[in-house]
Order: sequence, then C-alpha cells, then structure tokens
Amino acid sequence: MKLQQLRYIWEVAHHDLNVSATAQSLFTSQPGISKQIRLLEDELGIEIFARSGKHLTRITPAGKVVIDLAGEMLRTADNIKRVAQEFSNEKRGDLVLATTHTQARFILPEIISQFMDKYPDVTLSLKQGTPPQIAQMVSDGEADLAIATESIANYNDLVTLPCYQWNRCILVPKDHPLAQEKKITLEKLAEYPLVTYISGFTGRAKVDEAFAKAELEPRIVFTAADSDVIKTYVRLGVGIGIVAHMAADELDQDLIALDASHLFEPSITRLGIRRGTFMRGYFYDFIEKLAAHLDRDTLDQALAAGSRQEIDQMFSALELPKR
Amino acid sequence: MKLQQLRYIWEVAHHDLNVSATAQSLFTSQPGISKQIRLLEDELGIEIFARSGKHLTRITPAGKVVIDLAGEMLRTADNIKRVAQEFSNEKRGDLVLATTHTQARFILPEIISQFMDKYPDVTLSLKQGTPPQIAQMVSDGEADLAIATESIANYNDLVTLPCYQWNRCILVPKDHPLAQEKKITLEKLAEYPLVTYISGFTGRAKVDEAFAKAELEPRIVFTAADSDVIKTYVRLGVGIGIVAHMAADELDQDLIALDASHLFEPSITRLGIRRGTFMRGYFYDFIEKLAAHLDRDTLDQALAAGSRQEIDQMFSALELPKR
DNA sequence: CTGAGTTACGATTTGCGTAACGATC
DNA sequence: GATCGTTACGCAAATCGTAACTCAG
Repeated sequence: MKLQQLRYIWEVAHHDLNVSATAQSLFTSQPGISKQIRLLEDELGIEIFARSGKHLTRITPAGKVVIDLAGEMLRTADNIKRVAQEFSNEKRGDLVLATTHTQARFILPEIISQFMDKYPDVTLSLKQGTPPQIAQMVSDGEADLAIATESIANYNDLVTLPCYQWNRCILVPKDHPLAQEKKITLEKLAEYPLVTYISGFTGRAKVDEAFAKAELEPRIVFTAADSDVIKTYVRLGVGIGIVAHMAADELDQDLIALDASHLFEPSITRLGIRRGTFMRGYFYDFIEKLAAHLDRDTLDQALAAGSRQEIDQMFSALELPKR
Repeated sequence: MKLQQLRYIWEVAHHDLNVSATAQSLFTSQPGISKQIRLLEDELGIEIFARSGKHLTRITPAGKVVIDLAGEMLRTADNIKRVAQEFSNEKRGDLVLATTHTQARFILPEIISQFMDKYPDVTLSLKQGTPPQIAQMVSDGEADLAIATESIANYNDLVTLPCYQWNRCILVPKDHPLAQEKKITLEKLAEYPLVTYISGFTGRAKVDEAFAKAELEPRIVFTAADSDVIKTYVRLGVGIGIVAHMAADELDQDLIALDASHLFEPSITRLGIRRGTFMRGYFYDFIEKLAAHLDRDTLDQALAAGSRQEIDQMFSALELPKR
C-alpha cells in the first residue's frame, strides 16, 4: 500500500470515476493511475471500483470505506507537512479560504490586506462557491477555512463558530417613492418588485421567513448570488434590492440604502474548520482579525470539543459584533 | 513522503532511537532506514531526531508531533487492510489480545476455544503484560483488544467497557486452622502471613483498601503477578493466599478455597479498544462471548461516544455478571 | 467513431543490501 | 574497542510516460 495509490483512488472517486480527468488534474498519465489502482486492489484483495467492461461505473461498498479512510490518511499527511512547515518557518506557508461572494467582496478585503502586510510570505488563495460547496471543500481538505452564512453547519466533521452578525438594507434608486419613507415596513416592501439573493446564499432564508411570518407574498422578480449583480439590476429599475448591510457601504451615488434591520432577523456568519486540522500560527492570527472573540485559546477549546452543543454553549452568552 | 518513511520514524521512536535494533525488528537493513529518515527530514525541511555526532539522542519538538501523526496514519493504514480483509473474507484474519495472566489462564481459555471453533481461519494471538503495558499495546495498535482489571482506563484514546465483576477467595492448606472457620474476617486474615498479587495486578488495590479501611496492617510476605505462583507458595506454607475467585476453581486437592467476597469490594474486569479501530465482524463475536451484554449495537454506541461519562452512564444501571 | 481504460515496453528513478568508513561512549 | 550511524556503490524492482490496443455507448 503506497500513499500515492491511496491518493489516486481518492482523486478518482472525487472526479466522477473518470481516470483520464483525474490524471490531467494530477499532471500524470492515465495508464499510471490505472495500473496503481489495480495493484492496490490486488494487494487488498478487493475491488474498490466496479467496472462494466472498461468503464468504472461505481464505487463498491468496500471501496467506499477504503476511500474514506484513504482521505483521512491524506489529510493527516497534509497535517504533517504543515507541522513541518510551521516548525521550519512559521511565517511562510499557504492559507486557502473558501467563502462566498459577499464575504470575499465586502468583509475580507480589509482583513486580508492587514494579514498580507503581516505575513508577506504566506500564499493566500480564495476559493469561491456556494455554501455547500464551501463546506465540502473544507471537509475534503481542499481549503483550510470556510467563511459563510448559511448551511455549513451540517457537516459533522466541521467545527463551525459564530463570527459576527449582520442585517440587511433596502436599496432603491434615488427617485423611488420609498426613498422618502421614514420607516420601511414589510407591507410596503411587498408592494414592489424585489431583487435579492438566490436561496441558500447570504441569509436569504431569513428574508423569506420574515415575509412568511407576516403572511405576505413578496414578488421576487430577480435573484442573484452576488450583491453586485443585485445592485446592477436595481439600477436598471427591475425592482428594489434587499442586500446585506455591508454590501451597501460603498459609494453608490445613484442608489439609496435604507436600514432594514428592524424587518429581518439578523444573520450570523460562521467560520468552519475541519476537525483535526493542524492549525498554523497564522491561522489563529487570521481568524482573530476576522472575529476578535475567537482568540487562540477559545479556538483550541472549540476544536477540542466533542459536540455542537458544547460549542454553542461556549458562545451563548456572547454578543456577536455587528457588521 | 512515503508510508514506509513514516513507519521507520515511528518504529525508531518506539525502539529507544536505536536504528540498528529497529532495522532488525523490521527485517531490513540499518542503512536503508537511516537513509529514508534523512530523505524524509530533507523533504519536510525539519529534523525529526536530534543527533549528537552520529547518535540519535532525542526527538525534536517538531519530530514529536510528526511521529504522533505518523502513528495515526499507520493505524489508519491498518484499518484499511482490515476493511479489505473483512470484505474479501469475513472469516479470515487476525485477532491480537493483550491481557494479564489471570485472564489468560482462567477466563479466556473457554472463550477462546469456542471462538476458534467458530473461526478456524482467524489467527489468534495473546500478548501478556502488565495493565499499563497492555493499554500501551492497544493504544499503539500492536494489539486489538485489551482485557484487564486495573488502570487501563487512563488512556484517553482507549474506550474501556466493563465486562464482569469478580471477587476473591482465601487459599489455605487443608490442615490450616482457618480451614475450620465458618466465616472469615479481615481481622483473622491479618493474623497470618499473606501471599497475594503485586500491586497493579488483578485487583490488588481493592485488597489494600479493605485492610486500610478496617485499620489493619496485614503482613504480606510474598507477592506475585500470577495466581499459579501464589498457589505454589501457599502450598509451601509461606502464607495463606488471597486470589481471584476464578483462579481457584481448578482441582487443588491440597488447598482449600474459602469465599471472601464479603471482605472485599468486587473488582471489575474491563475491555479496552482503541478509538477509531475498524472492528472486524468476529471482533464483535469474540467480545460478546466475553461479556454477553456487550453486543454489537452497544459496542458501536460506546465506540461512537465522545466522553467516558457517556460510556459510564450506558452501563450504570447494569448488573455485571459475576465470575 | 469517439471517449475511455488496459496492455506492452523501455527509460529513469527508487529502494535495498553489502561493504567500508567515521564517530561516540 | 565495541556499538552505532553515515557514506558509497551496485543490483533489482518499481514507476512513469509513450504508443498501440480494445471495449462501450
């Protein structure tokens, strides 16, 4: 059993059982992978992949378990590399963030810029995706930290920690009748065509909840994953926008932002870390910049905790910062 | 990074940093190991072992962490092999027990004999040691199951489960005055020279406790790890024996066994399993023969549990079988 | 016929063992 | 001076890439 064979089966399993595509992504030859998989299967005495003729069609039950364990080993191997790098040069390394557009665009720039000043030798990369994709990336070890607002809490190999809370504002063109309103209500909003996030993104669920609770049926005429796109369509006059508050702090001279935090429940942005990840020193530093209450001790405690309950309890008394 | 390199550093660390001895135990050449370790250190960019001239003197802090992670990977590799074997032939494989003399001699024979009848193709091996050694073996993955009475509960990577309770009896020569006593008391016992287990073995602690509680100071003139040795010295007239009840059920025509369960707290024999061990089907079978209440579901539940409290709670209401 | 995996084969690299060397206790 | 690790060297095996082959849709 070679580490590389384990890498091959894991990668093939994560490339739709397509060996050629896997070979490309690993910059190696397809027959090499094919052969090593065969050798591993022979050594273990089981089939990991079921084949119909010459195509890999599915993963066998035994293969499923073996691939999961192989993934565990590969992530531990990554941890070894990180430990080594931490001891050889604590200022040099990589940090891979997985996050959504809203965080990447409105929250992270400031934090990342500070971080890069302090750690010029850390290669920082940003992977963007939907919240479930983000959670998957961190769970698979393809990213180190997940930062997102929704539905990254359902992976039980991730520890998720609350970072900050935020609410929404309403974006209207300057000359829109709502721009004169003293206090917006949900009823008022429901009268106009709306533009907001697609579901599963940036706290969209809380928006739907609020309307449902008030027994209103808003006309959502356009949705996007991305605050910038939403703004564009608001400018076009397609409808009025409901966006995260932090998305409106830029100079939008032709748009007016009206606070809407009295209309919706606040959303909480969370940080996700895979259990058992070796934490580089600068990981702690980055996280503390993101959310000051997540200092090193608190993080270590949370990462050591067994259950979600324990973690939730740690932060139950805490008033999260508002963004 | 190769799996074999990780095996080498782990083994060297567990052979007192003696590379030659490690090479012997792995049936390979000493320069081979030496070179691979160097290659790994070069690749990782750290020293794993500190050297004074050409001797390995100690493990560096980075090395400590790396070796621990390497151990994790090696055990996961073992799990993969076990999974494969389970799927390819559920009746064939290995089972390594780590236990003490008392269990091996008086409890396990019956169980093992039944087990071997049912699983003739499982290679069973028995490793004997002191309770801490036993715990270490299972913790290191050198044995699958630990069976012992004392102090295997302090390793937090082991799950320990109560199997059965037992108490002691007094062994005296046929013609000894105590042989006529209706009911033995601690005071009576304290009048005679005693022969029993060395501390740390087979519930010796409970014996000491009972005397201490009664404020008696027994004269323990001889101790052994092993009931058979104790019996021999009782026969010699060195003193009277206090042994586990199950050690006295054989035909000892020249000795008389007097029940002593009213004098001492019962001891509990426990099973220890490393967390994250892949359990072969026959593991469950063996364990159920050892302690009927530890069926597959109960075991899975206990192995999944996070804390010792949870496990203790699972068995708090249970009346353990007596041996 | 195209897209995919397997087989065949040769070049390079890697791993291992023996033997000689160097250092430590 | 005995023990132990490192260096040097050569053989054997494994790995990888190219090219030719073959099977499924």
